[in-house]
Parts: sequence; structure tokens; C-alpha cells
Amino acid sequence: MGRDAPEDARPRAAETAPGGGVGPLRAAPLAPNVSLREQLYAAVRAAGRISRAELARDLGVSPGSITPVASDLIGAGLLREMEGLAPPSGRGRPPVTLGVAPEAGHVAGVKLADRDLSAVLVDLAGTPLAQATAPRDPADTSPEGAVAAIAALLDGLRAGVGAGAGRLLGVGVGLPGLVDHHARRLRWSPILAGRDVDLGGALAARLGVPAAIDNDANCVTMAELWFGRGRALPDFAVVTVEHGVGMGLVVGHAPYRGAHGLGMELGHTCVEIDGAPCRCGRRGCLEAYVSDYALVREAGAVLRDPPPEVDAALDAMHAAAVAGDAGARAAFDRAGRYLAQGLADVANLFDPRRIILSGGRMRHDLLWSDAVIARMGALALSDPPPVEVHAWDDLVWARGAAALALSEATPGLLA
Amino acid sequence: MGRDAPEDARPRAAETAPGGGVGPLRAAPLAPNVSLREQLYAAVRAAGRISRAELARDLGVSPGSITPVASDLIGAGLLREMEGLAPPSGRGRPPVTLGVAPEAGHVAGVKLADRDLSAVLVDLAGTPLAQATAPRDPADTSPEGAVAAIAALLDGLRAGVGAGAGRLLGVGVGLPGLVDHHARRLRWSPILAGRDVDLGGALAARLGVPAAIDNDANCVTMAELWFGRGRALPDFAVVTVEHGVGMGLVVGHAPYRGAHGLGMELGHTCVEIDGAPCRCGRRGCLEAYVSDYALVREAGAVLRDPPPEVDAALDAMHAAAVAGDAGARAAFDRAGRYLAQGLADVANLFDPRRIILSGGRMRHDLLWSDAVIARMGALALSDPPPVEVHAWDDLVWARGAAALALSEATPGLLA
DNA sequence: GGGTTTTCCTTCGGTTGTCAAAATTAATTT
DNA sequence: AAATTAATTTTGACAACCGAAGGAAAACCC
Repeated sequence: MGRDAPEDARPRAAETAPGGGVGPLRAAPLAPNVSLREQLYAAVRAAGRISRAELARDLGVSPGSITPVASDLIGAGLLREMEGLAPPSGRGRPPVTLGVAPEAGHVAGVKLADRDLSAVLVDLAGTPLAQATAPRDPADTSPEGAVAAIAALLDGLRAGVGAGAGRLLGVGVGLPGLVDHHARRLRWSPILAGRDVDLGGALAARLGVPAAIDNDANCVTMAELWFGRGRALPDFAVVTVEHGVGMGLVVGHAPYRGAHGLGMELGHTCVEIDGAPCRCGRRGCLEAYVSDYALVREAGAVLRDPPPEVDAALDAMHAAAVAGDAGARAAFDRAGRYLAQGLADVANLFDPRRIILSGGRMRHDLLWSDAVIARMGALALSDPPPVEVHAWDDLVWARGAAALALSEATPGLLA
Repeated sequence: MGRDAPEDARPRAAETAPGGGVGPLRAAPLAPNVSLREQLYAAVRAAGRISRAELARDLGVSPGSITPVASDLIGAGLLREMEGLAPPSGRGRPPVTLGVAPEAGHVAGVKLADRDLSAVLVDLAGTPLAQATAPRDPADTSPEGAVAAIAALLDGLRAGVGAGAGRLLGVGVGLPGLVDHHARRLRWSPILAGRDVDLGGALAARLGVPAAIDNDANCVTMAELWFGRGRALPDFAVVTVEHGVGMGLVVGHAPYRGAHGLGMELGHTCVEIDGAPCRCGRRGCLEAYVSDYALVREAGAVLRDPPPEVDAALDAMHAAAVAGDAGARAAFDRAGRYLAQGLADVANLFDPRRIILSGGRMRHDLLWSDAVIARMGALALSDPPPVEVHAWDDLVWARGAAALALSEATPGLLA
């Protein structure tokens, strides 16, 4: 059998210097020891109501370890025993259900768009307390103006809920563009002027609480992870279609952000070399075929009197397609074909357990048709992941931003 | 200011049932408590040689905690004190350097290709001990035959190194196709018949040791992570161009595998809707433009007498391009353009800290030209990640498979 | 040469987090 | 009312780790 004799096949030493070692450097776990205190609080919040015994089973810890930690958290006003809510199902001593104390504080989530601004206040149990929307002048691109508008909206909201909700512990802001979440800096945004703006710092200075910022697609991802279908999934991908095409990825119950904390720009992956021009300046981007302004471009050819406004034009075209207009239907079909290709690429590249199509404006359901999903399945290499369409109200973005704030505020609360 | 009055804007409850809780379920850390024992062993192996004091600093642990663990591991024959290798640099008591005891055992890595089979034996310090290659009949697609061939090759290799290397602790096997690494099953491979074959089980039964299997691109990724440039990076992407176009991703010093443990099929993402036919049956895949067989397709038009063999034809075309043949050069240019687009998509989607172009056959350097890298940078949305070309010898795959075996064998060793 | 300094390694009590088992509590069932 | 069942608390023990103190081995300084 024609193999080299081992003796004359002595390989050269490893590429690294002799004695340089092998294996990843610093294999230390990035999430070192999450204290039982934190795990327990997170588990109670995740479950809503849960007994100590169940907590012990869920966390893989002996019942005796739960009691002191729970008492401590109850003493700190972060948890509470919920009375009269235990269904006396079995025999034995009935469990005492625990829940988070919502009045220990609240956080705010804000979505900044070009024409408007929306916000929600959410207590520590995740219950929305109040919401508000304000219009915005798209021409005002100064970051200072945006900070002032956010502050004004939040001040009004907080006055509305009174003091019962505890103090404000943090805010999260979602906006389109390239957002460096870790550094809390805005690298670039289509709706704000300037590059590499310290938006997080400006917000924190004005509001007096920590301010997290993130790409809007990542906010939708957080909303799915915290409030939506993704809660039970360890990993999944979220794709949003709106003004652009965005995506987010969750790995191991945590959002994946690239090396620079930027979003994952699915909208600007290429589906057609030298294809249609995209607003990013390149050609053939997925976004150039699928996003709302790409569809509106078609509206000019399809409709007789296309409304000047993007939203209105899109609605008109959608109505025409539903009414049977062949041209409008063809435009949606074409966009759907490209979207299916983009989804198949996501499936082939990330192999997610599920793909969630999410976003605030799910009116144009032609894009999410079964035909699109089926085409995606045909284009995927192996078994395609289940695709789920998740229609939210218009506040997803803000609620996702609130989830962001919540996840950032929690460690400080427990410290 | 036109915002809703908070009182009449009371939002409906969270989507989940009341009291259903918020936040990801089971946020428990996936990498729970890695014992100091394991951390210490991994740190010593990573460093090659390292003193106890330095270990304490690296691991963020007091020096007093190192001594007992180190003594224990030395007693177990897994570590040893390396004599006479300390450069007496500073003042003070000279450090005693520790290193892993290589003779405590060894593992094997195997690459299974269509025409050949290669293997390396690697000791616990990561030093290659021996290597061998054997030809293979591409027509023999039976998994049983492959298992027998692997076993025969390894038996010969092990006989060559004698008993000094300790016992065999595990093997890793890399091969093309869809490999479910977690389940140790081969879902599909272009070189073996059958679907959903329990290849890991068959190998383990025949060899008597645990057998890990993985996609070949993931093996290259493991090689980079364990032996190559990726050792110092917490996250990076690896792209390989060979018979196909593969990729691997490392997140947080660990390989990312999708939900099903399959590879990330960069080669079958679409760069041109309804483009050139790909061997996967679809059209417009990146692989249909960049891989070796795609280039060979061009060779028919470019060369006068294209050799029938894929490798030879490619070499001939490469030589022609270097010699200035316009047609051959254009073929490489075209492939390079598509590759640049694929790399830009990877940068836009994953935002990796670095992209490593790696693989066993780096002869066709026209593909890795500066022009390709520059074009990729132009196509990336934000600052493109640094791209590094890493040329290995032909054994990368097998060494990556050995790294796989090493990483799987280590916990059992320390238990 | 002998003391000083420096660094490394080890020893030793103290703290912390967790477990296992027993004890306690509160309900249901008999 | 007694037995049974299950949740919770208490208790003692144990293992891991820290921090401080001490011993060891070399270089530096006079």
C-alpha cells in the first residue's frame, strides 16, 4: 500500500516557534462565572413566575442553594413572593411562586427614524408601562437635536407614569446605520450627520443614566430574543425588510455582533454582479431589489399616478397587486425571488435553527408569501430551516431597544 | 409636541402570556465552570512553556492556587517541569517552566479525499510525530471501505512511531460534504455513498477510540485556530478555495457550527441569479465561478490542448497566465472578481476581525492577488477586515483533523 | 563575601459557594 | 387523625480559591 514509510516522512515542526505551544490562546471562557445571583434573577424574569424548587431543577443546583440567594434578592427588593397564584395542583406542600419586583425600576427604549421617534417605558418585569411617538423633521440631522428630542419625549413619558415605576435605570436607542454597540458610537447613519459620533456618551450625559445604542435590525433581534418567538431558541436568524434589508443573529441565547459591533448587512450582499444600483453606491445589492424604495422605483412604471410619498406609493402598489394588476404583481414577484435567494444564502451560510422574518411594517405580505418560502427551501443546500413570519406592531424597534437597555442594566442592579 | 398622551397610550401586554416572563429562556452559560485544572492544562499547552507565576497572571488567579493543581497534573503525568530552558533574564528566583508531557498520549488526524487519504499523528504537545499518504480508488464509495483504509493507514503509522508516544486517545477525520459534527454522522458527501451514515460510530468501533468527524473547511479552520494565525484572534473567518469554496468561522476562540453542525457553505451562496450552472444543481453559486473545476471549464476555451486531469489543466492554465496569455489571465481575473465579491459578502455579513485565506493548494496565486483584496475592500461597506493569505503544506486538512481530535480528547484526559 | 533586592514558589488560615442530608412546613389523601 | 407527599429551610461538610506570610534561589551592590 503506497504510503510513505513513517521514518522518512518526519514532518517539519509546527509552524509556530518550537515550544510555542498549540491551541487557541486565552481559551478562557468569555462569560466566566455568572454568579448564581444573576442566574437566578434572570431565570425568574424569564419564567415570569416560578417556585424555588423549579428554579433549583432548572438551574441544576441543589434546593438548599436557592433559599439564601432568593432571600437576599427579596430583601433587596428585586424579587417578591407572589401570593395566591399557585394552582394547588398536586399534593405536598404547595410551592411559593417568585416573581421579579417590577417597581424596582424601569428602562426606556427608543427608536429613531427619519420622520419620527418612538419610545416605550418598560419595568423590570418587562411589562410596557407607556409609549409615545413624536414626529421629527428629517432635515434636522444634527445629533444634538436627536438627543434633545429623545430627552424631551422621555421626560414626557416619565411624567406620565409617575413615581410608582421606580427610577430610570437606563435607556436603549435603535437607529439605522452602522452602530458600534460596544463603543457606543455611531459610525455612520443615513439620518444623522457626522461620522464616529459619541452618541451613547451624549445621551448618557443628557439623561444621567447609561445609554446603549444599536443598529435597528439588532433591536428587532433583541425584541425577538426577549419578547418574541426567539426566547426558547438557542440560535436563530432574524431578517427584517423595511427601508432596508437587515439581519441579526443569535448564537447561544446571545446576540452575535461582529468584531466591531456592527450590524450584519444582509441588505448589501451581492445577488447580481453589476446589477441594479443601490443607495450605498454599489450595484447588485439585495437591498436594491427588495427594500421599499426599490419597489417604489417600480411603482413609477406600474402605476398611473404614483404618489410621491414612499409609504403611499408602496401601499398603492400593494393594493394594485392584490387587485390583480399584472405589473404590480410582477414587481412583488421579482422582489420575492430576490428575497428568497437572500434567505437561502442566510440558511447556507449560518445554518440557523430558524429564520424569523420580523419587523414593524408587515403590510406587504406578498413578500412573505408561501411561494417565497418555498423558493428559499429549494435554494437551500440541506434541509432549509423553518421560516416564521412574525408581525409586530410598530413598536418592535423601541421594545427591542428597551430589551437592550434591560440587559445592560441588570448586572448593575445585582452588583 | 405631537406625542400621544401617555394615559391614553397604554400598550397591550407583552405578547407572551401574562406573567410569562421576558428575556431569553435558559440564559445559563453554555460554557459553565471550566475547572482550573482544565484551564491550566489548556494554558500550558497554548503557551508551550510557561512558568507558574505567569500562569497565575494569565489566568487571573492567585499564585497560591496554581501550585496544587500543577502538582496534581505533574503527578498524573500530564505536565512536566522543563529543565534548563529558562533564560536567566531578570533578577530574582528563576521561574520553573512547565510544559505538557507529550508522551502521555497521541491522537490522529485524517483527511479523506476522493483520490487519496492522508494522516498525521500528533502528540499531546501538538508536535507532529509522523505522517503518511495513501492513494484511494475514487470509485470505491463505500463507507466501510473508507473506514478500512483509514484504519490500515493509521495502523501502519502507529507501528512506525513505536510505543514511546503513549496510547492513541482519539482520531479526527475531515472530509468534504455535509457533516454533522455533533451527531458524528455524515449527512452527505460527494465521495462516499449513502446518506446519514454513522461514520463516527463506525470509526470508533473499528479503531477502539473516540472518532470525531468534520467538514474539511472546518478542519482548515481548526488548523488555523490551533496551529496557525488564528491562535491569537478571538474571532475570524477562514475561506478556502480548492475543489469547492468553503468557509469556517471562529467566535470567541471557538469554532462556530450552525444549528445542525454543518459547514458554512460559502461556495453555494448566490452571486448571480440564474448564473452559471453549479455542480450542486443550482445556478449562480460562487463556486460555479471560482473553484478549480470552474476554472478548468475555461481551460477548454483558453488552452490549445487542455490536459484531461483537473490539476494538470489548472497548472497549465496558471502557467499560461503567468506567461502572459491574455485568455488565461482573463479567466483568473474573472474568478478573482467573483471571489472578491464573496469575500466582501463575508465581511459585510459576519464582520470578522480578520479573513484568512487558507488551504492546501495555494499555487494559483493569481486568485489571491492584491487586486482581488483591493476589490474586496472596495465592496465592503465599512472598514474591510485585514485579509491574510496563509499557505500551508498539503497536510493542513489532516492537521486540522488532529486538532479536532485533540480538543475532543482533552477533557477525558483530565477527568 | 555578605547583605539586599527581586522574583518565584509554597504553605497556611479564612472566606465563599455549593451540596447532601436531615428537619420543618403545609398541603392532600386515607 | 394519621400517613403521605412535596416544597422549603436548616445544618454541617467540603472543595475551590484568595490573600498573606514565609521559604528558596538567583542577581545586584557595596
